[in-house]
Amino acid sequence: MRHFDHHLYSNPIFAQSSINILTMTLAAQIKCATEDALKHLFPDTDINPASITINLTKPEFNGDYTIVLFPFVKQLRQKPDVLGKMIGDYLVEKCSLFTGYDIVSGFLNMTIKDGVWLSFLQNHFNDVHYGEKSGHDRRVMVEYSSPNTNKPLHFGHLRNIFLGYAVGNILHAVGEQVVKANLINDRGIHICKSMIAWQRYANGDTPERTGMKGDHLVGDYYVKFNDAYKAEIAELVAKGMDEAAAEKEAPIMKEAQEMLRQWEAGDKEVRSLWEMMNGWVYKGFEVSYKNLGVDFEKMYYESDTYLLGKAIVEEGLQKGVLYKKEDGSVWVDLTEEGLDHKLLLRGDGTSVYITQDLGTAKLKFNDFKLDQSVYVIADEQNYHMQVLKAILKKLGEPCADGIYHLSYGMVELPTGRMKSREGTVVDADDMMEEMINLSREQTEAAGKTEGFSQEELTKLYNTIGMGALKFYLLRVDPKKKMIFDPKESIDLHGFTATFIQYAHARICSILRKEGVPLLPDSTKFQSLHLADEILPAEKKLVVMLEQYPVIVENAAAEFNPSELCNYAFQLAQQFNSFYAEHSIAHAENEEKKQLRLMLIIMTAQVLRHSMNLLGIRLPEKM
RNA sequence: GGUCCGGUAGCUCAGUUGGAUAGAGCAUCAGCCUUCUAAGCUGAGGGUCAUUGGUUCGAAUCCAAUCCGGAUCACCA
Repeated sequence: MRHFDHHLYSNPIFAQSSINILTMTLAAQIKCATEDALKHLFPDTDINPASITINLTKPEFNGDYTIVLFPFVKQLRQKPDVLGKMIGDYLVEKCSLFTGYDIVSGFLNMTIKDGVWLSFLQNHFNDVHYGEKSGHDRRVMVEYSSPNTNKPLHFGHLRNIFLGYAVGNILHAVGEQVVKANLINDRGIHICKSMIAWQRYANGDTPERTGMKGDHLVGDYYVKFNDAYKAEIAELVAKGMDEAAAEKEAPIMKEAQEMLRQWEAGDKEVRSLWEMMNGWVYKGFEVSYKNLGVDFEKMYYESDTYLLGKAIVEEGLQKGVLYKKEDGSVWVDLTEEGLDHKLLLRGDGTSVYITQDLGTAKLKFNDFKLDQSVYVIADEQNYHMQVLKAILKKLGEPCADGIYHLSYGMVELPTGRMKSREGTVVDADDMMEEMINLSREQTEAAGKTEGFSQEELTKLYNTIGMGALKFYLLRVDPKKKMIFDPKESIDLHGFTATFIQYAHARICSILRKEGVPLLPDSTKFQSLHLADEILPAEKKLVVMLEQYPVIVENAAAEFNPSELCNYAFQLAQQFNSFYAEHSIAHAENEEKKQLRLMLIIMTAQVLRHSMNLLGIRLPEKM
């Protein structure tokens, strides 16, 4: 993904000569310098630049960055120690980054000049955009959430929502133009089930009359439908019908299917009931999304898109890419792609799930001239997405290559999968409320409520509770499934957002007492000359801060927000150790104090930036 | 059965193109608040990286086989 122009950096004194060098990470600069050293020391041998590995030096050794020597040992016919000395001497002499080196069994540990770290800090400590890249003008859509309208959001949806929102932000941070989209599944048998049950049992109840959130009200009737359905099946079975037949013959199910037919026929009454109940649900979702702190630039509705795709199928049929069976159904043969035969249109000409997805894929691309279209969808649909992409490719649709399935593992309960039909779900709204309550309890128990107004406390509990919830769902690699035990509350200690928030609040507290703003302008910090060496705890912090842009870039490349969780946690941890070891306000001298202030200002800034990408706020006081 | 994903400390998880003695958090145990916020810090114990073989200077990482768990293979969405 990233490549370097080797001609630009082949000059041994490039470190002073190029402006571009400022935008390169230290590790990348060291790699270039090493490549350059090898070229000069061994002009006759061609070294593959990809074989140069630069790592952070392990804490137990002397140095900052490590060049691994083994890859060249054989090709250059040199002993590691000899080779290391040659490269080390060359680099220290010719490259302005280094002050010395140390060789330990095949590893060349380079020490970076303190001045390099100081100028890094001076350049970036108050940069709000540190870690971001500016535009390569790629247009990307991230579709996430994509709920059904027959029930409220549950805990599993939250993983999808936080992932999608975070990935959108992360892609934006690396310079892409992002459209966050939501494809709402507002039609089909599921919503008809809620509608039937509402007609039968609600006596005209509305969210207004019951004071209930609309999505919850509609969800309750979905559960009622299934209860009634089960009862009717049991009754039929008791009368001697076998179970499979009973499932088909149950009157309430027949009513739902009939309602779906009426809906498709455009029946006025059914449509207006449908609009009313969906309206309730949207109002409810709106509240949930607002509380979750997420948003969308574009809403798609399946009632608008479910007929799309037929045209594409017709075209494919013309081209002979698809085939028709005797019963009139249309299929695609994907056996060459290692997949199966797949139905695209039923015998009666109606479309199936994949058909409409073919249409929406194209619609999205045309609406926004996309380069990439990301689908945040659970891994149970891996096959579906594979098929979708393969079909579009086979049909020669330009949108095919841009499709990326961000597949994530499902959230399960200790008892297994959540089943909304059986009401065993952990509700999203309840979960938020519980987390906010938990943070209130713990704040009160710790006696940390003094000096806050009531409004401030309300906001703080929200920040802590929602932060904990988001972090909990984002800290794990998306593709791994996770098990959530509702009996165990989400922790506020250790590897959590709270930990990061606390470190941030501590920094803010120091700055407040010192009368320094969170993001001071550079003037007061410009001339920093350090008499003493940078201490290990200080070094560790600045080294971590220098890593941040690479972390963001990786998170974007992998569509993986958990990398930011890990990084921010480690940074906060590093700050806490630093804080325990050294005083900032009472530093040994003025220079030290300045250095440390810059360090913590930048630490706070990077913590804020990274957590902001995840939609997690950091309080200034807690 | 085919395809795909996963298996790392008691539990939850890191470990980025193969790099030094495999790391965090929780839980357990022992220390640290007259000094910038103890929601914190320091330390200890805890491992057959599912198993076996292979590739090489070097494997948790790559390859093959096996075992275990999950998803999927609908004229459902």
